[in-house]
Amino acid sequence: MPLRPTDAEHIRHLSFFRASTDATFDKAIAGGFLQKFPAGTTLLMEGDTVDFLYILLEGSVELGAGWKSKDTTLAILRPVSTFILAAVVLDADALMTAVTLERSEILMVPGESLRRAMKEDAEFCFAVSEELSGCYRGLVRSIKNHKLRDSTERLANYLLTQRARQGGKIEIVLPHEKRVLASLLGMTPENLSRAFLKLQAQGVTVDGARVRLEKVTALERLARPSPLIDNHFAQPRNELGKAHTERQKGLLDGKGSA
Amino acid sequence: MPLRPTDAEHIRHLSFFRASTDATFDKAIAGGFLQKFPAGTTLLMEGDTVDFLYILLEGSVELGAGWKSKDTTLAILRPVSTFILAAVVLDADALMTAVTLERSEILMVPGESLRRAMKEDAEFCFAVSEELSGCYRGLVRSIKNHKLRDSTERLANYLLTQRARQGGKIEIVLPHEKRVLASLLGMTPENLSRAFLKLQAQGVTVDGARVRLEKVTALERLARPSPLIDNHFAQPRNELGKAHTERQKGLLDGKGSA
DNA sequence: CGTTTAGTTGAGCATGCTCAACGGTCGTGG
DNA sequence: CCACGACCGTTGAGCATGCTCAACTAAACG
Repeated sequence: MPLRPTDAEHIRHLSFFRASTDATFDKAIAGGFLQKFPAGTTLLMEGDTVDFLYILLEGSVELGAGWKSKDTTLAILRPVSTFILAAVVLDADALMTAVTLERSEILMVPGESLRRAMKEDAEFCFAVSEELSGCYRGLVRSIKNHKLRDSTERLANYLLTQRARQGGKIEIVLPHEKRVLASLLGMTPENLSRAFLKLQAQGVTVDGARVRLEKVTALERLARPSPLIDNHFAQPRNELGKAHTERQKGLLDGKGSA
Repeated sequence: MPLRPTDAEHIRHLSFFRASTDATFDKAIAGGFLQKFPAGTTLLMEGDTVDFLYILLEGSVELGAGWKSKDTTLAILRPVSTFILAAVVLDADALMTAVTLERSEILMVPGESLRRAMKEDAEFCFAVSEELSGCYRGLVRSIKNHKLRDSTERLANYLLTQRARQGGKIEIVLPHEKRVLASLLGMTPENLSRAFLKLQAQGVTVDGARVRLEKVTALERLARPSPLIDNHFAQPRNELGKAHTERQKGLLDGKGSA
């Protein structure tokens, strides 16, 4: 569908469009459209030429990559996230495959429109640069998480991140299937099970998708969350509260762009 | 030193300054200066506030990070590379520590100057976005390299990348100490030794820093280099030959920015 | 009901790490 | 000039983390 004005107004307040002028906004999304995809749809394969910037508005999307019959998950996105921004800016091929995990609603913006708007409006271009920088730092965090922590530590920190995001309650709900979570955390489903068992000593009990964290301090002592890796610490916001704009999310369950 | 005009003219042609106007260039590097550092100097620790964009002109710099008494190398930079660009754009704290590996010459540009120039000149801002996008994609490649390949495969691909960069000769020279190389490839020095031994079957012989690749096809069969991971494939350049600008380097021995 | 799929549990294995010892090289200082 | 020490690189032995493969359970779905 060719993007109704009401949708446009909604999108207007998302991501790096917030700060743009009406004229730039119209230019940037010229030719854009909203589309719904069922679960399991491959939006883009690594190596494909990228014609659109994708903005996930509903559902969830997995970014992954493969080599020699191996596959790995690089990120899982939830709304509102852009993806493959970097490839769009460079007009280059995708480095990651994007697949919907659930029925998803996605705004597709022609790369050419976005690049033109960037080149004509420095304010807007700077906002896109901020978005790109946030994506970059999300990746750096993700690498540090994987190279410096073992699988149990990654799970512990993931649980604490979810806790912070879900309001600090004693019980959290896992937002993904455990197999997907395992892949996101860089382990096999078998090892995720075993990691949960190990965390029983830190007061973690599991019942399906519901996880209770009874001894948060013990869990934190093992997890040692750090603002230089995890992204669930209080975000500095400027006076207007319009986020300065590194994202709330980090990359583990965060955002990406190829 | 406060950046002599001759140096400025030299820098003028580097990185994302190439396409900028004189006025923007002057604005961007206002207050910048050139500085030399001995080997082993810590330029920046993770968590520090970032006041300058760094541009490496001579020498080499390691970007690393630590957690709970573990440390890891994220990238090794060679000239000409920017680093911590993303932190500068967001005016945020550094996520990585930067240390000189050799005596190095580095241009330091005040973040405020750079940001102001970006906000006033859309062309320039777009060029910085392209740089950021290249950094981002370098990181994606690095993650894929680490998650999809074992240590021997990473070494094999590293050797092929060096071969391509050094002109395809039968003998290449390792540009770093083996301990540094090991860290870059995500393994211990001990395992790097053993990985070299394994590659003897593929015609790889080592004599100090000099490595001979006698059976390149056998090595390639094991390494299976891919344009979606490695960055040593022919770069598409536009008619003007002015690189479209994803970098020649990739991130393994490439570029980064926090 | 049978079938399928997610999740768990166990056994064995592989990759990579730690720790220790040793050889070689280089730079310093006697 | 030589002796010593520091450090890089290599090699070996043992260990740990995480993976594979297989069996089994439970819930979902036709």
